[in-house]
Amino acid sequence: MIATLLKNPKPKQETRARLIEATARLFSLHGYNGLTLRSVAKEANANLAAANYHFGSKDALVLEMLRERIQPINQRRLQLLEEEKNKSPKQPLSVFQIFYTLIHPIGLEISKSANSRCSLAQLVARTFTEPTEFIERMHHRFFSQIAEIYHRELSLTFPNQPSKEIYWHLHLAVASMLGALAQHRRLEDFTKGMCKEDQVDEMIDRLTKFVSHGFTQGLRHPSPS
Amino acid sequence: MIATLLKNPKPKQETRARLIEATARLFSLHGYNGLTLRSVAKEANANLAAANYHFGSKDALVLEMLRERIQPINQRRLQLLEEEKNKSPKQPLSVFQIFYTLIHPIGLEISKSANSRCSLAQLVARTFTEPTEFIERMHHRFFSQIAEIYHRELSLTFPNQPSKEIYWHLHLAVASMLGALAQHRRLEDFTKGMCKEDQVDEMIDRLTKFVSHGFTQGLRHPSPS
DNA sequence: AGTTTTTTCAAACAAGCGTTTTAATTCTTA
DNA sequence: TAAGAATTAAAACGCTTGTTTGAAAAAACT
Repeated sequence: MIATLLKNPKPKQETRARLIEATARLFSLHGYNGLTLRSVAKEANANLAAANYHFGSKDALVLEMLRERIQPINQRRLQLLEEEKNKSPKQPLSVFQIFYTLIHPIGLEISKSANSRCSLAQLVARTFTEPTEFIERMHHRFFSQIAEIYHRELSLTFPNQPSKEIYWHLHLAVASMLGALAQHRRLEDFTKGMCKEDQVDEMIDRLTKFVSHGFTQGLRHPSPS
Repeated sequence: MIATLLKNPKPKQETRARLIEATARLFSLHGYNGLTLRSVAKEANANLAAANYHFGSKDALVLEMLRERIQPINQRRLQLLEEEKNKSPKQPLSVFQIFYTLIHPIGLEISKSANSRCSLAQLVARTFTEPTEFIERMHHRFFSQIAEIYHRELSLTFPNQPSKEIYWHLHLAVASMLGALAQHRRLEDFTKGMCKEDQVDEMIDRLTKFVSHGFTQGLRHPSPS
């Protein structure tokens, strides 16, 4: 036990994992073009060649990092969705419940990282304004499926709304969520310190309400719900 | 007349102006780090040294481009705000009126550029996820003033709301607007073609309603309005 | 133990970056 | 038309980028 500690002066973690972590942090901060393998290597206490050895190329490294970070969020979303449906089976979910399961898993990630500038939320938001081709393909892979699931769920809650109407507002809701998460770090500045950046729970609650109301009230075909 | 045409085989436009235009397009597409002076020179049919000659440095070029593009939008906003206030003086504006003046000027820009990927909206959205230091300073210069103006206007409409409450929801509204504008180009893909990307008027109308309702309904202290 | 596979490391590669320099060209003005 | 200023052009500058290489070190296995 002590022997292994002595043999590993660096906090031992697989180099591969450290590379992924450093990539996530630096990608959040500087985007794809601002991320260099040299900065990743330094941040991860690894050799410059390590990234190419473990992943083959810079693109492959970033892609793997995105996969490892985004998929757990989507799984958590689906899990929450199932939980909410089990609470009150047979009747459709409320808009608030639906958007809560969408927003909460990624919103929580902000408080997990000490600096919200390199939170997962910032990272995801960044992928939406980085139209690098291979990132766009990644998006299609990761998000088109879950978008369908939420569209179906919202259709159950608003049975009288045409599909197009649901799509339009789901698009706006998702865009709002990403915009708000990406700009969360500006909150304190923007409000001259009146609203604190570290009140993540409050942010999640307000954002969920904001999006739910925007979604519901904006619909053009009034619904019984 | 014919002589000047023959003397200028290239469509004559000041090199400086062509550089600005190329910078705007490439910045929208690839962000600050993805924009190179060589790509700008090629796009503008200019020499590599032209950018440094006219602006001094890459930073100065980008800053000047942002200034030239963003300020007219903010001026248009204030102009619209005055127009609305003149329509019905003495009584405060509606939330919808207020957000219309905020969203319409920049939303319109999407339809002006053939490709929404390099629209001004995409450009502005990009500046919000590019935490390059000098871009952050630019933001503070350009947006803190207009944020105050809208905060004041909303306070008139919701006189019972504490300042903090207004700030919180204005922040969410702005974030939603930017997120939606930045991701507008994904609309058609996202909805499997059900909603068309070129229906900009519809987008502006829906977004304004979405934001207005989110803002109003989310407020915690019910208002007479 | 010795052998083989896996992982690290330092050094170098060509290509691309912002910027500078110097000369050629164009435009302006007298 | 000639002189002077403003602009364009081509080449080179140091520097950083992603990637490759070959040897050293560590780990795993028989």
